[in-house]
Amino acid sequence: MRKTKQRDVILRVLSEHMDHPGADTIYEEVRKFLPRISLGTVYRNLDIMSESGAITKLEIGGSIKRFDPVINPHPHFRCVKCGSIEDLPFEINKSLFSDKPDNWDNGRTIQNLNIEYTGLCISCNGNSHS
Amino acid sequence: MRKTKQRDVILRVLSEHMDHPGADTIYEEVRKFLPRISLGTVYRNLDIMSESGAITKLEIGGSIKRFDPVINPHPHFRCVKCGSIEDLPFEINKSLFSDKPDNWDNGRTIQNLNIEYTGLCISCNGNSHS
DNA sequence: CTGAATGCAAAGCCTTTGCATACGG
DNA sequence: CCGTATGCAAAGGCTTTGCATTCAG
Repeated sequence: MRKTKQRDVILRVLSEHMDHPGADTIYEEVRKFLPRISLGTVYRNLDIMSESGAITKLEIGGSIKRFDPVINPHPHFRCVKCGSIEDLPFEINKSLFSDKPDNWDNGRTIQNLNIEYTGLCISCNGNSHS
Repeated sequence: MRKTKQRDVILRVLSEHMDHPGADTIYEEVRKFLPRISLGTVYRNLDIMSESGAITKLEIGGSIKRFDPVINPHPHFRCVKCGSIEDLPFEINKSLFSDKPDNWDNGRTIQNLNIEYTGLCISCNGNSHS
């Protein structure tokens, strides 16, 4: 993986975002520093970096792909109205399941557990008229 | 909500699918019974029925919208390679979180909790060459 | 040098929508 | 009858890709 200024800036911009932006948001921000960068480059680098483990591609509901500079898996809250994503400020219990058959995962490879609450965020909750 | 034969067949086809199909899969199956149905009608009815609560629109990762005839919320397993979805054969513990601030949900409306495991399903696990 | 990365634009995939027509209640 | 639902096709949003060019090592 070659070091390029595009990749650097994309990573830096993402790192400053705690709101799990999509590619287009990152693109707009990166353009302030690299006006000639293309959307394709942003998509390509987000893919490459998430595959190398440098960043996380969120596996949650919603219609766009979102990225997170935080690698450590953690639960999210998604507003069904405005689409905003928040980190949940608490941890998941280790013993998540009951009545789990011991052999269910035989033959499967379990990689990840994604936890997502949905509902209305604070600002959408207060703006039923909009 | 008017009763139409398109809606009936879509619901019937979905009810026979436990693999959480997308709109195009449902469309192909429904066409066997209603050859002149359009994809748009399938999408429209899936939306209408999920909003009325007759079926569930899955809120999980992946690039297509998937539907479930089972209304009761339950955890899923998604294969990152082939995209197949399985129901998990066990329940979620009631006390899911620890260190949860009591007032976190103040101002928010919590509607749903989505739980999704990801990994490799049985057939993809055994076919690393494909 | 040489292959990986980029910019640009076109294509792709899935989903939604406008509009005239058909049909359920 | 009236208004919802349909079929059709076009448009839309987001993402990926082909290709010539540039650039990092």
